[in-house]
Amino acid sequence: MPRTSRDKTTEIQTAGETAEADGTTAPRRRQARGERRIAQLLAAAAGVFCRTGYAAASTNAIAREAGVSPGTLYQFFPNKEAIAIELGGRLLLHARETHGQAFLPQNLGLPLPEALDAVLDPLIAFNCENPAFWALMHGSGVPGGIDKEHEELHTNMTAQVRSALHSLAPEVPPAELDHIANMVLGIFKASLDLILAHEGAQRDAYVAELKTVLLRYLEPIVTTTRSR
Amino acid sequence: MPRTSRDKTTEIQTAGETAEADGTTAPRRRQARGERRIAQLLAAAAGVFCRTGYAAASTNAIAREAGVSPGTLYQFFPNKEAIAIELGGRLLLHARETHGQAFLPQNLGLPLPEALDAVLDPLIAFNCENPAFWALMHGSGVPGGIDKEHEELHTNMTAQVRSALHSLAPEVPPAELDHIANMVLGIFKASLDLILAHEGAQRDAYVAELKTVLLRYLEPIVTTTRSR
Amino acid sequence: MPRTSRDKTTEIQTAGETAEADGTTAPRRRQARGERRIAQLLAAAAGVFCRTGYAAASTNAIAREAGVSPGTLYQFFPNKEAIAIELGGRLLLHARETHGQAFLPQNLGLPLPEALDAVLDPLIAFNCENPAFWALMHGSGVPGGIDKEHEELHTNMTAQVRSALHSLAPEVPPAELDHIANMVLGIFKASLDLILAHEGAQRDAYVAELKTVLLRYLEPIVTTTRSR
Amino acid sequence: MPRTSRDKTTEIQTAGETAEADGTTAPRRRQARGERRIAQLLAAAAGVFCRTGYAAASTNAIAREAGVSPGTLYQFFPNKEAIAIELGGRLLLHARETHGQAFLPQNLGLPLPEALDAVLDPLIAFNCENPAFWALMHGSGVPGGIDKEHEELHTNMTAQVRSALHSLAPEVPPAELDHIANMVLGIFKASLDLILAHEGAQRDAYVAELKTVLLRYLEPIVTTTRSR
DNA sequence: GATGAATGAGGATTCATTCAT
DNA sequence: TATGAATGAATCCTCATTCAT
Repeated sequence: MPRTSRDKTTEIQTAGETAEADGTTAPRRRQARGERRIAQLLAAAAGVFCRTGYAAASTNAIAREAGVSPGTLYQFFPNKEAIAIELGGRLLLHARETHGQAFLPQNLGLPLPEALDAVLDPLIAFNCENPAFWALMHGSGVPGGIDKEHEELHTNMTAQVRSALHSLAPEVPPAELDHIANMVLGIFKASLDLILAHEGAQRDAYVAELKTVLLRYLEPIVTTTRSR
Repeated sequence: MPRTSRDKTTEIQTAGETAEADGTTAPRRRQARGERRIAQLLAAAAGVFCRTGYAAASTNAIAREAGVSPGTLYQFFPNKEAIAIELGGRLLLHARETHGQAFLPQNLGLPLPEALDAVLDPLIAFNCENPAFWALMHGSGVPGGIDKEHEELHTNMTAQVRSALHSLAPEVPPAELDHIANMVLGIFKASLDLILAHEGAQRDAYVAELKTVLLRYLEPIVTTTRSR
Repeated sequence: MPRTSRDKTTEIQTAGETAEADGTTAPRRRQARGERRIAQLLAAAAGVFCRTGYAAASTNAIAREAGVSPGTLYQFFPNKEAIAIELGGRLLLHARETHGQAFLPQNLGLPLPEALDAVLDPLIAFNCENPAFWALMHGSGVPGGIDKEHEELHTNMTAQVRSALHSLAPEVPPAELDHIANMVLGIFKASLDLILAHEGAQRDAYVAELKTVLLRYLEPIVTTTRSR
Repeated sequence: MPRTSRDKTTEIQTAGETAEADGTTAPRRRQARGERRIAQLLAAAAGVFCRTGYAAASTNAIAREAGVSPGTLYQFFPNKEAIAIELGGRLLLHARETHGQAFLPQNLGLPLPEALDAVLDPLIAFNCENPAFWALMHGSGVPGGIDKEHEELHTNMTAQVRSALHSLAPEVPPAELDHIANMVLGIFKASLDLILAHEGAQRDAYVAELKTVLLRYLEPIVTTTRSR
């Protein structure tokens, strides 16, 4: 990992708020092309991350997969990490857009088993369709020593889970809520590993098992609260 | 002629049983220093694996940490993988020796909550004391594409869990047992991440949470069976 | 993750025929500098191979001689062997282009002494001017255990010699022809060693000696045949 | 090739002239053991050189093959080259002892064809039985840039060939004699490659071919002289 | 003498990143 | 902008040689 230069901003200018009321079309064109390039690169990155994992993915490989030169890649991303961050961010967005209903209030109002179905099914579906998301969540394998990007993603997800739990069981004290949210997320991730590693009936079985685990884990917490 | 010998055994000669009643051929007994060095190197490897994960760990870093030259490392280990294998093996041995009682039959005969305590506590303690073990179990971050060594460890652990589950719930059909064992192991791993990432009360809380999850998950399975 | 990609093609993309009437996909045409670098690197390789032989030549030394960084070398050649292959190939091409007349039919129609002159002189001249060619033909010093590249070259040359011999002495049975061709090539190689190792009059003397040897060796074979 | 230290004497004390008139047996014992070790090591070296060539042979491999430690090897040989030198020297000695009759005057008095048989047959036989000798004569593949050892061997052999030629054709001027001797040796080496690379009938064919070449090459030289 | 551990420069190769065009 | 060449430190690993025991 040479030339790591960890001192850069590692952030992408989310392109789009630079030339709003600009009469000429040229800039917009350029942005359009840029967006396309970025999408292209991110798609390539998704593929490579999936196949090799984040750490082993090489920027050159990503550029090659995207059909551009390494120089071009670095025109849009200051470094490897930034690619992961952006990709993770977009996937998260995509997740929310497409299946974001997962954590919708109406889902959380259902009885727990149905709520779990409503929440988990789209999440699982999303992850099956976007395995890159998953590859990113794994990070370098060392819990704690992960790159910023994963932390961000992780923080985001935890927050969402916690908020969902909070609406299910509003009385649980915040500290405990943290623990539970983390556990739930951990269980979800562990199960997702198994789910993604299998297919067909096996996969379904693991999905069912995940739901069982969560149901049994959360039922007492939720029920208690609700019965009040 | 570098990079030619693809045929290495990747195994360490555990040397030590060579000098019985052998008068003529030179015995291989110069292990005093060697054994120490190996231990030293493995300790260093443990540290580095912990900090950076297996994939990112460099043999030079391990040698440096051990205070020896890279050549010395390669006098004892044919390659990076062999270090991990040996380290994993020793940790496993250590695990079995010191806390191996985890899966002892008498433990499995206890009521589930006590059984979980009896099984999990030593395992958790061991992992807290030997975090390297954990780093190794994580592999390269690519589920499925891990090196042999991790697969071996994983297979071993799964087998142990399954056999324990089998003794707790003998009636569960094998296929389901597989799923449950994998889930349990996954949950354990996910929780261990959290446990190792925290300290003091937080850590204890996660330990408790893990037990809660497993208790609630397994109780119906075990109870059903036992009540028969 | 080193030492993983054992599957490389070890071949250089001779790039150049990509930019016909292709409007959309980016053409591979940035070869100006690249082509020059390749030539530079090959020249450097030629020098190093000559001085140290193929086996002992180090890629770093080649890069240094070419005045570039090792990374640059690997931008154009996937590995050491590829350099030798490309160099050998180019030299062979050069050999055929410039002095390929060696084995021209009209030469073979001459009386043997003149034929030998016509065939050998350009070959010798070429080898004196391109001693790298020679260094490559020597391989690793282990007869039989040489890399593909050398085998290819050797096979090519043997075939050419045999075919020339066949046209000179069509009646010699194939098996014998093989032996003779191999002997001739061997004698040629042995003499070339001596020729290249000397200069001026000494060199000329060895050239003459080579011709004498071949003349006396082949005369009976050829004469017999021709007199028919 | 690190630590080459080309400044050492690179010569072995031919052990034996240190303790002649010494009353105690201990020194002689030690010498005996030493000799055995040296023989052992040289035998191992012969094997390794044959299999891998001189350049690629590692001293560690030789020590291992000899069943001793690298340190022991260096107790008898100051460096790798010295091993080759000693081995070559001994083989040469052996060659002379066992089949040294090759260049015996009475052989050289025979008519050329018989003389060639008398000279070449034992030489070929010797080389077939001691392929290591051959491996050593090949050197690093770069004519001229060879190590001392090979030069020595080569010089020795050339001298012998020249002297034989001189007795066959005493009138040839020294300069020419040099050329002829070198050519003869070159032809012999080239043929030996072919001979060693084949077996059975093929091998015999190449032996015959070698004799043909030399006969035709030398006959005019020798005859001319003799007829005087 | 013998052993085997120790050394460390060097070898091939990779890869994140920069730069000239 | 895009390109592809350029960089060079870092990676894993080898091997001639030395050293403590």
